[in-house]
Amino acid sequence: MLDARRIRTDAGMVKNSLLDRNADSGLVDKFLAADEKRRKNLAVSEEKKGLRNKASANVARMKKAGEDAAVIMEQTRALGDEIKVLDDELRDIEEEIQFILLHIPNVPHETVPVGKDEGANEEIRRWGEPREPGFLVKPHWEAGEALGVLDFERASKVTGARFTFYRGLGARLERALIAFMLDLHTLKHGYEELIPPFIVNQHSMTGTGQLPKFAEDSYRLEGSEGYYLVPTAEVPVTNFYREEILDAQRLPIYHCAYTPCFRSEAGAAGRDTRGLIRQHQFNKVELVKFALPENSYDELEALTANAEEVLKQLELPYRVVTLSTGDLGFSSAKTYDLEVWLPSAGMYREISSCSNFEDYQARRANIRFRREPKAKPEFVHTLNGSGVAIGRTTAAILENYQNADGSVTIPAALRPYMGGIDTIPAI
RNA sequence: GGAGAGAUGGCCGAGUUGGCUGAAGGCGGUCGCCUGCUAAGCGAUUAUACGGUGUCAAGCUGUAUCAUGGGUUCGAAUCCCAUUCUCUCCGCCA
Repeated sequence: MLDARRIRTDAGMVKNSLLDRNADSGLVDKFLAADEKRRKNLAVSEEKKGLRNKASANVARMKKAGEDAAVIMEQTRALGDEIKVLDDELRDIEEEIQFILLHIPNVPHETVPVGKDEGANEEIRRWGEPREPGFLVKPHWEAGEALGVLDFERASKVTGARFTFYRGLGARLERALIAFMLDLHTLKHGYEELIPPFIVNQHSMTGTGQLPKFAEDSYRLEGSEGYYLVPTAEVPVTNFYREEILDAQRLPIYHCAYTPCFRSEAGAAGRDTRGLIRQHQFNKVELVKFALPENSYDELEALTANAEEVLKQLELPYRVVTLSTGDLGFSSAKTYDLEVWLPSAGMYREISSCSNFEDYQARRANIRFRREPKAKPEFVHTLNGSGVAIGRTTAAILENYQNADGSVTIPAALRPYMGGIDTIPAI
């Protein structure tokens, strides 16, 4: 969330940034009113508490001296009742403020293009040339079913829509991609691997910004109060340091993690209903960074480059896009999307999203650092990016590496992870 | 799932006949002193949040915080209730 003081002193700027995001800028005025009320109330309440503390000390002194304190005690009792009323009001006001703060999105960075939707996104570079295969490339779900490596039909019987079985070399390919990406990031890019819980509590979901506003996007477990299936490893990995104060010397901290991701995809009805693009469960390797504020934008460039390296090594053509204010995620200050080429669709599709959240998540999750042993704690900057989405990578390979006979060549970088297998043969 | 024990400052650990205890003591950290040398010793210091004041700089000041949330009381780390978590034993189990 945003710093309350920043909203107080920079209300106009925050309002404008909300407008750029198509968000409700009225939240700012609501906040200012509640904040004003809170401080007024607080001053009165604290003054009365101060009086009560003094009176109580007097009671103690008098009793020790053997005097009768009944008069003071009676007076102070009334004071206590007044304080209780004020504090009840205060609690309501603070709840309201908290609610407002949790619903105000991050302020976009000044370099983010202003625009109302994804049409205003800016492509900043491309890598690789889409092949000209000379035949009609089958969409990956047709190719995968024909090769016997994907089974959507049985998945819908066993579970429902937007699930799949990976089978045989398909399962192996998915597993190889996970191992390949984790090795790349841990051995070459310096990330420390975590295998986190795949279930998190509501505090973690709030810390990274999934709650309270986007509850319907996640799967909540019944029976266990406030437990959610992870929608992304970002949640458990970022919350790894929740409520902690880190030494500046340890920064930046890099973590990577593989998890399955579970998303209800509410609101995506009718979109990408076929194939691996939009599943309720998908695999992903995630990169997470904790950085010094002054370095976080350099770290974002480096993080994005780390994700790009995956696609380069797999030789999958892609482009990098800066999301505009209208397309930017709720918690993010700046996001680069990596979009991989999908021949069957003849277009680039998102395969990774790399964001700098600045101190927005850190403030929610209370992740701080100290520059010096006695310095005041400051909020770290958090970043994360897909490194990259596994299912969409499998889809991209099934299409970009598809041969005329329907077989699929395994990218060279992946063969060591496939036991030397270089082709998924056509049946 | 059953029975029991516990949760105090960066860490360890006092404090449960309620009253200068934000909290003894120790360790660790920082600063200074001293010592003929990376040992030891001496002194000082050592939380966070939110308000007020201030050149929203230092400082000063108020309030709150002894797992969390309520309650009792003039006053609670200390009493009561609920919740969460941890540990031990039993059961179950990959």
